[in-house]
Amino acid sequence: MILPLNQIIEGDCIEVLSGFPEKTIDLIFADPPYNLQLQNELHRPNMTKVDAVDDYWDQFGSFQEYDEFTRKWLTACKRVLKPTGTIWVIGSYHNIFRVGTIMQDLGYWILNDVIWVKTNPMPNWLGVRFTNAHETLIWASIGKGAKYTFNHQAMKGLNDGKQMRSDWWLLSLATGAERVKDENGYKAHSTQKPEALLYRVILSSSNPGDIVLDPFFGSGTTGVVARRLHRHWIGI
Amino acid sequence: MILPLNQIIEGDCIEVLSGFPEKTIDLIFADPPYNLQLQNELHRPNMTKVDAVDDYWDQFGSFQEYDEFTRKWLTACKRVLKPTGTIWVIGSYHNIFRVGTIMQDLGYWILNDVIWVKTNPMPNWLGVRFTNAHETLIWASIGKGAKYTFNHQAMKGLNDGKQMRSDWWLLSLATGAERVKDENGYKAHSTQKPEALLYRVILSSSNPGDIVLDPFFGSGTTGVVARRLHRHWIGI
DNA sequence: TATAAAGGTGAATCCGCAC
DNA sequence: AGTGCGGATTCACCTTTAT
Repeated sequence: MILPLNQIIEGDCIEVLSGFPEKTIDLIFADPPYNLQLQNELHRPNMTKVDAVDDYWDQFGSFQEYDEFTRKWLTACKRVLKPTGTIWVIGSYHNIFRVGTIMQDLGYWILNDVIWVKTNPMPNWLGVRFTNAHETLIWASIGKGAKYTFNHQAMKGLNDGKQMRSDWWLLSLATGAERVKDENGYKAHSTQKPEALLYRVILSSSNPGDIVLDPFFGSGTTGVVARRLHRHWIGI
Repeated sequence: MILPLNQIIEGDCIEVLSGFPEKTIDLIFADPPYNLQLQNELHRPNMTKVDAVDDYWDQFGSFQEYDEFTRKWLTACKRVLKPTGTIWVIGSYHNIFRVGTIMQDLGYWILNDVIWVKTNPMPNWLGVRFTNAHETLIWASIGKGAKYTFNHQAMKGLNDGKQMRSDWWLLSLATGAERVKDENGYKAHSTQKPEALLYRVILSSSNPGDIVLDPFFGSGTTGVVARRLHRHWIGI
């Protein structure tokens, strides 16, 4: 099979990936669903809705089901990654601990956990918790001792000449022209990630000409930024 | 058994806790071993050696062994917590995902994950990763729907009158007069936490007169801050 | 005494090749 | 796989010493 570059493939990511040749992808950026029940809807709930739905994990069914789903797609990703490839996964406290544990269990070697600190988060209106002002990204290679790409100098250039830290201060939402809207003017994806986030992800851990895979391709930010940075991309 | 307040109990925390009466603790702050799995010595560019954490208590043979240990002490903690009690656990990417997963599996209900962003972290000398500039805290109640204490106004007071966020910008370590040292002037404990961190933890989620338990009592920061805030404390 | 310069150090999964 | 070595690599804060 020849990889279909720079296009979107419709379908379940686990099935689609099973048709890919192994060891061909340089970089994966994954924004998995928090909730299996809503997985097949057009959009997933944003964090506000998740917090409001206090039956979150009940809807979900069980941790076991989510873990099984997570293990499957992470396994599929590991198969298609090059030996030098790395993967980024983003999540919140609802799911990121389970994702991280499974990644370690599957042999992924965590290189960093990066905190996306939101400069303009949604307040916690009831004042019963701390304002949820961040999301967590895990960056990992396929195993201990594996080589990987890290463009240290490029990252320094984005941080006043000092080495980039694991906390990234970025706007919380894609806004304005960056925001993808449908024909009615409504936002098409409630969990759209800002381009600045993908810019750092792709620039730091891949090189021009590399293949970037997004198994949970939402609004297409990954493709937009990959193209701008002269990387090939595949969205599922 | 009458709880031994405001003192340190020597011994293994799991064993000690088994002797405690159940449902008596208001707040737990736990700083468990991180399972760093450091391989080699690390040197700065000027060839001086970094004094790393290589304490015996941080040695685990496998994830499985670490998980088992974690499940045991978290279970013991859950037994002694009041129905309105909450627990804080701090860790890094080496262990926090496993801790979070096990907490969810045991029925703890995560209220927040809080990021301690360090103002002065140790750099990544070789420039092969992002500077590890934060640690993660998980704050949880004993179960879904459980009542708990959150001093919203007090937290606003520490944040210029605005809602306290889930990212805390604090100094990276206890230094100077705050750092506990032995008679030779050497650091008494390798992982002492700053008082400002414990101040926020204890102030936010307990009330004067409450009992604060630290099952991995190291240098005693928890006791110092608890006393200052007029809480009882127990260190193991 | 005040200011400046120099030195020390921190929970870190920190290289890559040849032999 | 274990060892040796060439070479590229650092941030913020605190303490001590020097001017």
